Amino acid sequence: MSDFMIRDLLAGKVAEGSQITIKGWVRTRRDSKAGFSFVGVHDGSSFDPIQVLAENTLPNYESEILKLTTACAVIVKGELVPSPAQGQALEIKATSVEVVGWVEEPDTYPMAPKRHSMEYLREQAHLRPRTNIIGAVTRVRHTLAQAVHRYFDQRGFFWIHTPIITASDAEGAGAMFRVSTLDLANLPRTQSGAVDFSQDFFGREAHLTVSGQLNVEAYCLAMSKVYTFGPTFRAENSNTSRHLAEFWMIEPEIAFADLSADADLAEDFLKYIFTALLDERPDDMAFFNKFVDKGCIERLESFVKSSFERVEYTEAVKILEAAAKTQKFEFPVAWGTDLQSEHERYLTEKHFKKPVVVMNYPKEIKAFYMRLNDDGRTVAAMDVLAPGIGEIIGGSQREERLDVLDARILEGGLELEDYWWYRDLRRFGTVPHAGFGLGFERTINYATGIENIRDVIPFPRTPRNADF
RNA sequence: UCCGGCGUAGCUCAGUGGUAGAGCGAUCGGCUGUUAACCGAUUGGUCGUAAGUUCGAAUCUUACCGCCGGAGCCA
Repeated sequence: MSDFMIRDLLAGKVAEGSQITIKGWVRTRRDSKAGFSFVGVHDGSSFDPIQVLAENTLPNYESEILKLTTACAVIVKGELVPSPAQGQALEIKATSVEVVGWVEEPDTYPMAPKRHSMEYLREQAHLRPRTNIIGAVTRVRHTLAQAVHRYFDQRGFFWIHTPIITASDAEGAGAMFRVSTLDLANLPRTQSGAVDFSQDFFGREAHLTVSGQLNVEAYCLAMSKVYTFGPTFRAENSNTSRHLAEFWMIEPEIAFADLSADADLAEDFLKYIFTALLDERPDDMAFFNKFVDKGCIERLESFVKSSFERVEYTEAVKILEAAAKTQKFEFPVAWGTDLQSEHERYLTEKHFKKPVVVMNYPKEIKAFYMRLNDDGRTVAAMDVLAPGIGEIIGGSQREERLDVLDARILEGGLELEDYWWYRDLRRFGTVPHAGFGLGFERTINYATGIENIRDVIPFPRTPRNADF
């Protein structure tokens, strides 16, 4: 008698008639006065639970089985048999049902077998993985993460564990969380009265990273093809369905590459991970397609079949200016300003009706490290826009010329010394290189149709919320 | 951070100045090779917190706390 995951039983990987053991939690119990009960048992390995037939000849039928409620932990031994009724091909005819853990006070167990609001489930973050929807999200998140690593590994990329703590106080992208061991109630001061960070743990100010990009560039210029995939922290006071204070980001970086190669990589990468998801999680995707977002499977299938449209920013502005004559935009369109989400949605949903890569933006609205184009007014930046969500990837070719990089740093009012090692990369064997950033949670939102980013990460951290 | 909305039973909500309600859940019973079953009964509340107006406040006022949506920032 061997242990099996319910997934393997339902997939037909175990012969009918086999003696088996399963370990899991009760989802539902239905009793028949004919002298038996049906117990749905779930172990997280698949969307569907397996049905256990428990007859009143079992010694603990009256004393325990008839008292099982949702979430009781059980070990079931029995025979895998064909089911005589509709609804499932196989079931387990139990020879023993051992109750490992009971549910105290079933009337107040927070996860009733009914539909709960997503807001309520967030308040029960420790119990919500037991629900159909969060269980499905969990498997999808895992499958996408595995697909990310497999894609890069098979193409010779190295996964670089860039630091979580950074002593660089000049990463640029938004507010940062401070990392310190100083006693907040008794801060050391310098003679001028400022906080004396030389006495802090790192001997200087330190923060949680907002991006692994600058660090990963160093490894790119040695290992050729690299990526980061890890947590990222932003201390912005953002209260939206698309922002987290702690989220996971994927940032590939490739050497001897220009913006076009970067866009090629983004397109191939996204199609790969979404194809893997459709292939490997059909049951979970069917659930999302039925109960969460009726178009999500078709949207993904269409996404992986499309060839991405590529358009210059300048050209995109012309398209939008022409469209503005017949289409009302809340915000005006003009060369030199960033595209609003309504503009991005128009391009990808109405005009091209497919994923779009917008390339070469005005330098004033983009970061200092993006490569200055020959026209002197644009940089080699790109955004990948997808129907139904808008921006899903932001990337660029990096400025590899030291003199141009220095000028851009100074233009931005930044200090050269703060970027000394980043600048070194341009002094010693510099090459054209490029990369992009993909928000992992936003990718899951897009794939599943779940609207709120707090529902696709196990324990969300947002302003005023770090419970659990 | 700004704008808007919402806090009533375990959950989802109704109740807009006069005895606190429904559905679901849970519990008990009935029925059924059942499928988030079905039928009946039972259970269930400091109406977010504090102060105020009033003969009387879930309901009106003020403050605070929390949550949701949109905007900005971005991934």
